[in-house]
Amino acid sequence: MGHGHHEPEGDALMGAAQAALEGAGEQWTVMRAGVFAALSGFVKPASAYDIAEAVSRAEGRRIAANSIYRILDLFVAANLAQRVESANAYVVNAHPGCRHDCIFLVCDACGKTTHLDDDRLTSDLRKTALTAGFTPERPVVEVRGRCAACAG
Amino acid sequence: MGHGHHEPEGDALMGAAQAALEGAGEQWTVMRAGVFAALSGFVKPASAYDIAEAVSRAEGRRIAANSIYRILDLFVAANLAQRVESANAYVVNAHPGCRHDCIFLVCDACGKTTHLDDDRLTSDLRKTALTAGFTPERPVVEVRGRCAACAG
DNA sequence: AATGCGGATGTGATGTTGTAACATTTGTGT
DNA sequence: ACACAAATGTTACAACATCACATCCGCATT
Repeated sequence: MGHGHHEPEGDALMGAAQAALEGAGEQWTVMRAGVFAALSGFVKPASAYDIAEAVSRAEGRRIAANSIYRILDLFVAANLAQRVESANAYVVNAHPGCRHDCIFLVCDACGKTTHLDDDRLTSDLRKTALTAGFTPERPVVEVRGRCAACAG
Repeated sequence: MGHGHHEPEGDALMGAAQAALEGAGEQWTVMRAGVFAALSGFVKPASAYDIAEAVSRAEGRRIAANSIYRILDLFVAANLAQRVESANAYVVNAHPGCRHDCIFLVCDACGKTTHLDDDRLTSDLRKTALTAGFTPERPVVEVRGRCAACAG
């Protein structure tokens, strides 16, 4: 894992998410819990509409994409979720507690997306930006290609 | 510049683009020249719809986004243009002749986007992906933040 | 010049992603 | 219970992207 802590799952992850969100001064509502649960249920990055569908099914009533976007924006700001720019989709952050510039490996064949942290690489990128007179806020580092299972 | 050759502009760039496209076995048509000219005319990344509007104005008739997308896809494949994933937009490649994994610095305030090449950094990224058992095809490296003019 | 072929473009429809504006409900502190 | 702020519902729409199929154009062959 190389990361110094294990990956919370299920209830533990949910609890960590709640703690992180409340720590950021935001409310942990039923709706937000539902969205987080739905997002956690996806293996691949999920679009806001995918999530809207999943939450709608879970709640037995129609939830508009709109509401999902609001909550996803909040989650991303609070580091509970991350956006995969090249896929217009979102993934849960398994470590809501710690912030990294993250790296996504996105399989073009099956969609599976894995998350790496490599602070040396990303800080290098930030330094490079600074050298060019640019103030980096949010690096977007994604690699499109083939996962091990699909590369054969 | 640190890159070993100067940046072609205007007609020179257009000529280089034509050469690159024809070198890839594709035709350099009037329409494609028009799209390339329109794209070159933008300082900031342009969406397909921005380009459609510009080409429509230049030609005095309506050009549908559809046609623009087709040509942009071709340009990207032939390395005449690049897509900025985090902006859903496109920029011309000032060096149609040479391929690099490229790095974009995108200003969140003014939209200005500058293009860097840093082969050490991107090959490092590719290596990191390989180490994770992933076969990299197309790295997406973009940094959102503030350009020198907007950082003040 | 006529024919036929393939690549390029035109056209309309539609799917997907993302926001805006405003009404209503819910949560929290008093 | 009350009042206020935050959260969510609802509708509409804007922006981004693709599909299917018709048409046109350049070019080689006859």
